[in-house]
Amino acid sequence: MIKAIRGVKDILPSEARAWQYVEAISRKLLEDYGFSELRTPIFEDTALFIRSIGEETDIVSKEMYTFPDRKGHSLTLRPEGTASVVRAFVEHKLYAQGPYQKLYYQGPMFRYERPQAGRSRQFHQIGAEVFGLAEPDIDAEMLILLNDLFSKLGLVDVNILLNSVGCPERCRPRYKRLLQEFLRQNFASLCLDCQQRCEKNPLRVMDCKNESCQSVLAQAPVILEYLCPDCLRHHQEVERLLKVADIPYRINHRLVRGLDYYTRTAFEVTASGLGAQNAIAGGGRYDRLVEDFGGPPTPAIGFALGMERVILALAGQASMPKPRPLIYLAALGQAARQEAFLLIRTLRQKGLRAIMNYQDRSLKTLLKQADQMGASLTIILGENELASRRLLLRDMVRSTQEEIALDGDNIASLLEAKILA
RNA sequence: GUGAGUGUAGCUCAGUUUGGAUAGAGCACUGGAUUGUGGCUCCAGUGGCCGAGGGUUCAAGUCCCUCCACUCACCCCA
Repeated sequence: MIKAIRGVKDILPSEARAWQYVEAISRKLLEDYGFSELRTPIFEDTALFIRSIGEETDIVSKEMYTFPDRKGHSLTLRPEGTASVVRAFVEHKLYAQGPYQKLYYQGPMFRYERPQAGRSRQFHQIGAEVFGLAEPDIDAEMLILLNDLFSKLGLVDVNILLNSVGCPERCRPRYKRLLQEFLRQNFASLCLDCQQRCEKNPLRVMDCKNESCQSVLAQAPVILEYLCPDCLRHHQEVERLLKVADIPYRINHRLVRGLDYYTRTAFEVTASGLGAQNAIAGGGRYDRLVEDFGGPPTPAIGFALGMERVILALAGQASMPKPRPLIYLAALGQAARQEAFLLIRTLRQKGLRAIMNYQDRSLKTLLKQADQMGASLTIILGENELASRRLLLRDMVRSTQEEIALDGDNIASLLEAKILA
């Protein structure tokens, strides 16, 4: 038997409703906040991801689905969305379209990782990016948007974590050196991984789960105390606006993000009940990336949320909207089926959700099928009904039924009324 | 890439410790009790390369080896 390949999943009909729900609510809210959708290809020139995400990052060094096409060009299935959006923004000169741009995207991403709870090789993100605004107001707005989204979805138990990673021009290098200095002094207490990180990427020590490393970090210098005046002012203003908007958040000094391009504001949203991977959204500011890709200097900020994780966190929490009531048309015998075949078309044209039997079965079986299919109303059309041009309308919940005239338009409006009742 | 756990019916799982005859249960499915009235109840039935391959043995679901898959965790991220 051929099976779906490792780390990818079918979204079965029983799960698809939750997906549609999250997608619909997100889309609506993003549009309300003035975002427009941008759809980019799911594969790109490999160089795009290497240059934007960073050569040394885990994503680029070991997680990308990279392959040569038939002419030998190196292509990569996108591991995240921001790179493509930036590429499209520059390529189509969207910066010339207005004072600023608000874009969102949605779709599958690919990373070659060992699957575990809340992590798969193909996963789905909804992301939003704003180009052309350096003001802290938009940073705060992005967090407010996330807060609104999760509360609209009915997700309780979410935490917004906030930090600043400074700027690559001034504060970050300085802080990095300080941290490195500190880590070296405590080198012996660090785990093997972190001893290596200490040289390669000291910031990464921050989110090590090793107890010993964490206790060392408790004494480590805090980046917020070493921000340059501009970055500090920016950060303080973001905080002030969040407080004014009454958005609950927590400063997390350990929050450093795994992609190289972030500047200043970095954030993450976590939820409970997800296993070890508890981040449902993450993002931050990336003020240099557009310029790096040949666009004009353009400040930008964005986030992405993980569909699978949001849905996982939502399981049992939110009240999904119920599907529209289903009508089952049970026809007994060849002649009745013929009649039903035409009648059901009328019902559908009137906008009703209806199915029928295509096989000759006993009424008992048909009612059972109606029940299994979740019908709330069943229309019974047999030889007797056909002869008298009437049919039976059975309420599957109350187990009551009545006789009505066999007339498509009439039936449709009657059903409509019943469903609304 | 590393570590741990699990693979038996469509699903959830017994049976593996200590090898032994036609491999079980619940749920689901099909039929009947009930001629054209679903859910509840009762009765009957269908359904298994016991993850794959190799080995030990008179005998393997059970013991040994190899591989594969799934799950969780690490690394890291959404």
